[in-house]
Amino acid sequence: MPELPEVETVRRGLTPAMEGRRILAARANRADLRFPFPERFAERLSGTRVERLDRRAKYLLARLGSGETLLMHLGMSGRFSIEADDLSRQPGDFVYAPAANPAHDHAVFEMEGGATVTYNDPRRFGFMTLFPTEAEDAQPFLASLGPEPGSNAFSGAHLDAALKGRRSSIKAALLDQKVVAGLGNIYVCEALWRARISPKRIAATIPGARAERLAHAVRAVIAEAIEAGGSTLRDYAGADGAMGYFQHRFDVYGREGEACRTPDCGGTVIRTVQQARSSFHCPGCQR
DNA sequence: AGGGGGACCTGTGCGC
DNA sequence: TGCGCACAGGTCCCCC
Repeated sequence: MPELPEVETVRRGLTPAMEGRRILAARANRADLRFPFPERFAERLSGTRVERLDRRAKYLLARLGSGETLLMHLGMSGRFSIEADDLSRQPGDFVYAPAANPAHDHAVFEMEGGATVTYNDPRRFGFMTLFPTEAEDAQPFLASLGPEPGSNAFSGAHLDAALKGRRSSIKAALLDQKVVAGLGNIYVCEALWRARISPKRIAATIPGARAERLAHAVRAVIAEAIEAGGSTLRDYAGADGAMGYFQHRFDVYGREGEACRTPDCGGTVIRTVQQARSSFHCPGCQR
């Protein structure tokens, strides 16, 4: 399901149900997702307070009163839902109730305050792990991540340096979480379209001003997508059941055969395959 | 060493 | 209607 904007949307949806509240009971309904659940998962979580719910790249990080952090990744198809009377929505609110198959409810958190938070993931590419919060720098999933697109550390100069000497395509480079954290297939396609750069271009050939333009495009597309509540494909929904809207603003992703939106371009969006995944771009204006 | 492709899973939608 | 195939937002791992 999720790239950075969708994970951030989930984080914001879960915050009122989880932040500052104790986990009264936690349970895993199976031994593993992509990886095994941590040892004594239920015991280590039950009774502890979620001090804060953070996000880094595509990871949700629940900071626990026990001194541990619960790291959660949604893989391709993971999602959270909340059931709670006191958090229910007002009449007239736009509500989309995703029909999740309960057979894929893999983890459940009963929260102080009455909310039940359920993790559902049909494909099970997601995972959860626990690590000591003080040892975050050594956490393998977090240690080598590049800068957040919205941080000061991410800039044209950073991209310029990160792409230097790279012989892979720019598409592959931007998907590399060490270069910049949180991008996935959709937002890479969108950012490259905005920057007028072909996804097939060799990364090392994007120096100086073009790297600056690309960094700006990445920042903008991620910021706009977060603002829109992420993108809703198939039946993905935010944790509070609301849909994101950014999919209506895709300029290239999923638009094979349609007109390029660059003014006066007149080109047609094509789909190609790179790294065994779909890429969408306009060969007319993206070079 | 860097980079490309397959593997991990299940569900869905499309063409025949 | 039914079947099989292609494809899906991620990322680890193996092999070249």
